[in-house]
Amino acid sequence: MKKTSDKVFNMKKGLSETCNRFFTVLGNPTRLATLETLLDGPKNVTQIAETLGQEQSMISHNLRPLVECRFVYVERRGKERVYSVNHGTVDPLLKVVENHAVNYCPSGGRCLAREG
Amino acid sequence: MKKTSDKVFNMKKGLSETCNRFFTVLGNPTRLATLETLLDGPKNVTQIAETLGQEQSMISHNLRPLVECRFVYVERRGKERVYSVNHGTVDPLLKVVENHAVNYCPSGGRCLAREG
DNA sequence: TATACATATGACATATCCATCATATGAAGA
DNA sequence: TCTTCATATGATGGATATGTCATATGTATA
Repeated sequence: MKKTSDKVFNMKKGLSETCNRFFTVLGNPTRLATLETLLDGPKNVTQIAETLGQEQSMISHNLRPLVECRFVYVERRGKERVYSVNHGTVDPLLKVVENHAVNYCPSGGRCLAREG
Repeated sequence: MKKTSDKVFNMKKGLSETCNRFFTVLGNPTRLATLETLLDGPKNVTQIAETLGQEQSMISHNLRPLVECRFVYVERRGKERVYSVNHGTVDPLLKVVENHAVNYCPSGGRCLAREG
């Protein structure tokens, strides 16, 4: 299989790559749950893991792309690392999604199967 | 490996699922390129395929989730199917991404490798 | 320094995603 | 109906992503 990402689409290269990484990082249930947990307030890795009932290692793995793409910030505090949401991006982003869901995803968040 | 999507995260179920599907569909270079092509105006499948230099079958496959999630609309016109962007969602969405990229992705759309 | 706590990293198995090929459906005109 | 054009669908191999386990790094305190 050819790597599609190597192909030159008729799309501004930067925007294309940024969007793809942007959405790919967000398109994962663990990372989305992590994000929403952090919307309640800053937490360290252990607290996130406890809140979600997941392993610390898994949360740590998933935090990396979130931090790299600046969806969340990190701050060292002693031996802890406190993560917090980048509200400047995440808040308006979730607003767009929610608005879309209200208009187009009537059955409890599932996309419509049939076209109209 | 357990299916994480089956687990109950501490997240509103609907929002979690909607977001995941939403971003998963968008996190793909072919679908993003398709979306951007359609931003220039409505096109049928053949035109999209030609514009992107990709096979008709591939475009058709990738259009399906875009339509299902209502990122694009379809309209029958004779034997063609004309696809167009849902500007209500896509425009504000891309604005958020662009704004984020301007602030946090200095090196041509690539996310930063190091945390700050 | 030794220990404990907090977090990150590496390797690996597998589940998921995706482009491709072949084929089917559908619509319009001869 | 037969042919042609436009599009969709199904199957499949293979790349990618992801969770898990084991382990390493790092930080503070005794």
